[in-house]
Amino acid sequence: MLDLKYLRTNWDKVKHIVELRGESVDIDELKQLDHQRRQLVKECDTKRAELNHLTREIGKLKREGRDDPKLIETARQLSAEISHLEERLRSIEAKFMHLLLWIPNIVHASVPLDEPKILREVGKPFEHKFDGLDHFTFAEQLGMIDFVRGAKIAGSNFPLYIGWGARLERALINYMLDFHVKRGFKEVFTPFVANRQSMIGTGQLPKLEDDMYHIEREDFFLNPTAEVTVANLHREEMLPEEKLPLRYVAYTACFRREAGSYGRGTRGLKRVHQFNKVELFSFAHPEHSYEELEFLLNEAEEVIKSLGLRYRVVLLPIHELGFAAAKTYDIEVWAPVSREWLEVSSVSNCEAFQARRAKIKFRTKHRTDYVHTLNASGVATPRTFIAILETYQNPDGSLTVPEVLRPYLDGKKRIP
RNA sequence: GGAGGGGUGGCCGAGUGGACGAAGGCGCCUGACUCGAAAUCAGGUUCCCCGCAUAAGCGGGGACGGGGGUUCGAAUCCCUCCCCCUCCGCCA
Repeated sequence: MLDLKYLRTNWDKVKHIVELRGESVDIDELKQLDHQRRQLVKECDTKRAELNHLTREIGKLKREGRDDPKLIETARQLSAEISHLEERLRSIEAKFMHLLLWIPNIVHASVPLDEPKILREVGKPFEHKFDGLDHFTFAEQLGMIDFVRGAKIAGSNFPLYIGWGARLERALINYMLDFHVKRGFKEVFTPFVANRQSMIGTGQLPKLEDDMYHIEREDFFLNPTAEVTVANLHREEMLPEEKLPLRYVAYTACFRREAGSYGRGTRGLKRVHQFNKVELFSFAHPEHSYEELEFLLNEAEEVIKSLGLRYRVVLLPIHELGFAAAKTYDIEVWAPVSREWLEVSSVSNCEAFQARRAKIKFRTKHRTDYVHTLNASGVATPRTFIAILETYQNPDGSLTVPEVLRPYLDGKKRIP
């Protein structure tokens, strides 16, 4: 949610940004509703003040044991009038909020307007001296992932990790959690569902309703990213200023319907309905949130680097930003067999956009203000898994275990 | 799922229809005392919205779990939903 004061003085700018980000919100209607709303608030407040006077007068008389039917009748009428005004105000406010929730965040000045900007490539260009197998074929051959049985249990694109596949997946999760915990992040293990209010708080709703799994009876949504559950951990709270930045790391399973994305290029682990992710999240002071963004980016890069994978960092252009983000870096790892870059991490500063929706504030001596929220995958496992299989496979059909994962796999150097 | 009890400010806790400030305590801030601190004393200490001034501020309105209602007037009465506790039932 945007700052209303900013919105009121920047209608045209907001209109432009909404367009650039590919959203369609009727800004003119919003502007009109805001005007009507404020007019009505003024009117209601004035009449309420009047009624408060009358009410106090009546109370005073009552205490003296007296009565004034005329005064009460006047108050009765005024009260009825206010009821009508407030009813109108409520309906206008509802419309106003409804529209407001569809406005994406404003963007940071450094965000490109046209093309993604590749900031750096890290790690040597890597080629196998033999004909490598793509991750799908290799994983099935080693019995690590059973896509057919996964589909039997749930549906297509619900991968079933099995044997060494399951162990490697768990090793990855545990390794990354430990990595970030050692570097000062507080670990949380959150619910894998969240309610409607939480989803509005981080900006998944209203826009992404169709992209999430919904549990109708309880009106829960399956967690699409721990960004949601961790951000809402402090919803409607006042955080002490000296505690910022508050850094969390969370493992969650993530669920996405991926509506409309079936077809080519979705074989294997590239695009799945359920996946694992270790997420970093920061509640930061507004004055230091862009330093925090760089910090989180570095944190995610370090974990990928430690796995010995080649990657690049991309600064996303305006039209590729997520709804709540003001600035986003993507990290993509190199898959040497399929010869492509795969996104494994998204590092974003949402500034006060989510904090405003979710009412997450901090207190200083003289005022209160919204925190800035930042999230970074640290990182998502499926495509990391792909990169590992494609990078570390050997001509004899075995897989070399990346060194940092060996302690999590009984010290094993090769699979099987 | 059933029965009962509860949800009040940063925290504890009083308050069952009317008094400008929701008592009191704790914590915190400022000042006095002190070489300094503790103790003591005095004062201050919620958030949101609208408007004016925008450096602090001032005026008005609203908020006692959320929403709705009764009433001239609701923390207090009614309806509804959520959450916590106790007991019972069911169940992994």
